[in-house]
Amino acid sequence: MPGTVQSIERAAAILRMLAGGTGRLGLGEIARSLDLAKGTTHGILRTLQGVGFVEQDKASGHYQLGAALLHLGTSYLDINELRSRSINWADPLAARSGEAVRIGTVLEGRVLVVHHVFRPDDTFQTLDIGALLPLHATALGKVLLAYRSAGLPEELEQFTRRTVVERRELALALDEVRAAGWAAEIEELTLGQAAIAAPIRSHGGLVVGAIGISGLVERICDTRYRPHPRLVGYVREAARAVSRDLGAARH
Amino acid sequence: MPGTVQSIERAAAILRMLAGGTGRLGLGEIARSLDLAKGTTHGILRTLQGVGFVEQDKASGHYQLGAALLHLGTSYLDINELRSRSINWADPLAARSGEAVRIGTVLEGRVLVVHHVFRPDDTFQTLDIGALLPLHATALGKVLLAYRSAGLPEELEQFTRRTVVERRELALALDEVRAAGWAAEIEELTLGQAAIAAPIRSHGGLVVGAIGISGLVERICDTRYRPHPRLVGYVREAARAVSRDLGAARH
DNA sequence: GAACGTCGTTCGGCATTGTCGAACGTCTGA
DNA sequence: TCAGACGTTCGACAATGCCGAACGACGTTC
Repeated sequence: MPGTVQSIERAAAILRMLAGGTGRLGLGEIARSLDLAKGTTHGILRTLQGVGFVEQDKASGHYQLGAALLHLGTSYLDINELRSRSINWADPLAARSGEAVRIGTVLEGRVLVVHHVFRPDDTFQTLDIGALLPLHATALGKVLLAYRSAGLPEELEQFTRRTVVERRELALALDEVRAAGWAAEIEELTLGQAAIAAPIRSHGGLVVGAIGISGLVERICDTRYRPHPRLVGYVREAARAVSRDLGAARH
Repeated sequence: MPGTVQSIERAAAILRMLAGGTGRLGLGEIARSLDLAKGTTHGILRTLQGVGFVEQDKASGHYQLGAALLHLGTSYLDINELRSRSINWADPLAARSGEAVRIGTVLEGRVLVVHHVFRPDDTFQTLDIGALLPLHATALGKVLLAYRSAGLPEELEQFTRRTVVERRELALALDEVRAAGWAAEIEELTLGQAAIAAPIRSHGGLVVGAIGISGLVERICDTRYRPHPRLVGYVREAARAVSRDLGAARH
């Protein structure tokens, strides 16, 4: 990739670093991690501060992400076609299934949640729009993995006893996903939780996202520990509906 | 402000432009608006694309915001202390008042909504976390204006017949806000809607944000078209509680 | 209490880096 | 078929941003 702007790449690396850490970071810490001179790092940070992408804690001098990024992030949501086409179908799916609905895309080897509808009946839930989930341990992620050209992830992190950590085993599971047209995940990320997902296709059949439901195992699965066919049907219908909308969107 | 990095400022300007417009923008359009050479603009956009901040529609060649920004935006929410301290108090306020709750800060002459709790009982509402609202036509904004050092906005856009567009009139209203310790807004942004807000203070009494409720005029106001004292009390109590949390947060 | 370490910040000199403008291939509409 | 606009590439120049050293302030340690 010729002719990329060095300082912008460095600025982006700083922002990603600030997003990854748990909170504020010091100038020296950032400069050391990215192997930059302190002066250079300071100039970039000052500029990022000027445009509102980072803020500085006056007391400690440490830096953190800035408020302008929040608006950019939600502006992305407004633009995103996958999300806008999905919204009309996510609410009915949540109502019919009685479970929380999430829609995701791939971002840097993870699942980025671009829409989230809470479980209808329920109490307080945390909104995880913008969250990054592992590809190999979620139903959404398995769908996205199954239909993408890039290979499997190198490292498969283990979250529970049931997480698939063998690449061979994962490859077989993805074959099944492709054959069946949908994916399930049962206690592979969080104990007691299960999920079902199906692919969202754009024009030409390219898979651009996934839609799915997630909830307690005893509600998602039947007595034989298999996903309820009724719920699978709901999810697949919703996925097809969104795909139809997306395909028809472009002329 | 000496020593700011030119290319980063230009990249930020492009991102803001993409966020402001309704959707995709062409390269020429961007280059013309920012008065840059097409080649220069292309280099910046290519870099932003490389880091995931913008995406390109392969069909039309137009550019739009990228998915990585969504994650950065929500990461900002996770870090933001104003928000994290507010969450525990926003839910009870929504429950007691029966109205939607929002928390905001100032960003570039507007109110940035950093937290939003839906009205308890109600049907579908759109989440406006990350939205930018006018300072002079919202209760949150009036509170933030009243306690900030910077002057009044130059232009006061008119949204309804009741919007305050005279700077003198606004200054008087802000005097009242400072005297009373809370602000109201009645059909000044949207017909039929009203809101109440109070300041959130950090250590030293500095106002860093505002919390408030908003809903239909007939629920927020009494028969004399004045905010219910009961609701005002709830909002002010919540604001004080958050302020206490914030002040006690630092040692 | 003084010396040390580390922090964020500033500054000048050098050359790396990004900018510019022109030219290219492609596509849409006239 | 031509004209215009589009996104993209490339080479040359010099402006630009990078580096490293030095600064003042703060907190810690002996």
